Amino acid sequence: MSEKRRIILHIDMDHFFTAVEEREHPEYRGRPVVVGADPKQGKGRGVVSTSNYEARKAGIRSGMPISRAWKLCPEAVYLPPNFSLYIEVSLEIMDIVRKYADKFEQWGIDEAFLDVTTRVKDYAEAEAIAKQIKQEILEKERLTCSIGVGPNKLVAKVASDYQKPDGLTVVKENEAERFLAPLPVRKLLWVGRKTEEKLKALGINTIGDLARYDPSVLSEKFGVIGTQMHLMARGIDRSEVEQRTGAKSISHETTFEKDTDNAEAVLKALDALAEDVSKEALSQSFFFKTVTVKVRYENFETHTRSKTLQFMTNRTQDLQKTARELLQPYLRSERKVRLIGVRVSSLIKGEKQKTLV
DNA sequence: TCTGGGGTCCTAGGACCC
DNA sequence: TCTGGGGTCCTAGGACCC
Repeated sequence: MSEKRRIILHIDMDHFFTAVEEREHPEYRGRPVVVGADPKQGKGRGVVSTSNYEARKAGIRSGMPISRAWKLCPEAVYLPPNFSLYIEVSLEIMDIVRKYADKFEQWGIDEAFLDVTTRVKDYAEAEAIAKQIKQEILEKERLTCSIGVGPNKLVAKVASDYQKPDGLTVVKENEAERFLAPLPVRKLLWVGRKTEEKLKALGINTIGDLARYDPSVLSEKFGVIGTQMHLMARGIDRSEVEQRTGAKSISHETTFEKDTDNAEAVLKALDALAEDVSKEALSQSFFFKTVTVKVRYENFETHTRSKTLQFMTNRTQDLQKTARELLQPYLRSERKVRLIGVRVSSLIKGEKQKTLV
């Protein structure tokens, strides 16, 4: 069974949130810019969403506690995320990008995969398309991106990350394994912090190490993921570029300014989250059946509890009542709560009562 | 360093039905 | 008294992505 040759592009906007902010506020240019939680003079809770390259020079990274970012660079411009603006810009970019391919898959707010197999005869033509995309995004949106071109999604994704910002990296099928081999395993898709640690314990540091490792041991230790990782390490990935279908869940969560043992206040916040979630479901014409609440205590211990209702609903009262019931056993006077969340799933699109089953 | 908020997918055990 | 297999749904937790 021979695989059909494919050519895939992965497009990744450069430090998207801060790039949009710099575009809207030219006075920030040349200065370190950080989008994320309010640093509150180093006492803030929460993390960095995005930092621009000037802020990265100071050591600031995505996911870093905002308090630490403040210590590293108090003179940076700190901004709260303006999601409605980023979504607006994202929609425009995706409209530009999707024209260049038959198969298009958005990945998060600022990334996309394109299958251009039917549109090009070789990698040189694919590279030309990538340049055209970069040019059009720059002209219309005044933003730069980095693009990876490869024989599958995995290689394209790793390639887009290889040269940043404003990069373009082409990796042909017969170069894939050699391209990947020297890179740390963490660069592979689906290899996060935990998996990286486990691999390190086996003496596997680079993707090349992983490719040479006995696949039967990997499958024994990691199950399906192990087999998958070994294939990826050799540059093999058969997953298709496919348009995402509708959402599978809707959720909101919030971290309290200060950990609290005030059950009254927690339940009030829960009601507000439930209201937001049900309103959002309603606005997207979704009914839901499964309700999940999440609680995180001050020591970061996190629990979820869920209940599937006997009926589909989109009513705020149903969600609030169920969420309260689910959360109740976790509200204990001796435990302070850091975060609570509400999620609905088992979603069905519908407009009227008749869709309730 | 002290850890956000929005998601998806996978696993494993148990209930329940045929 | 001890004992099936397959399928589906539900629940809780965990890893990963941006």
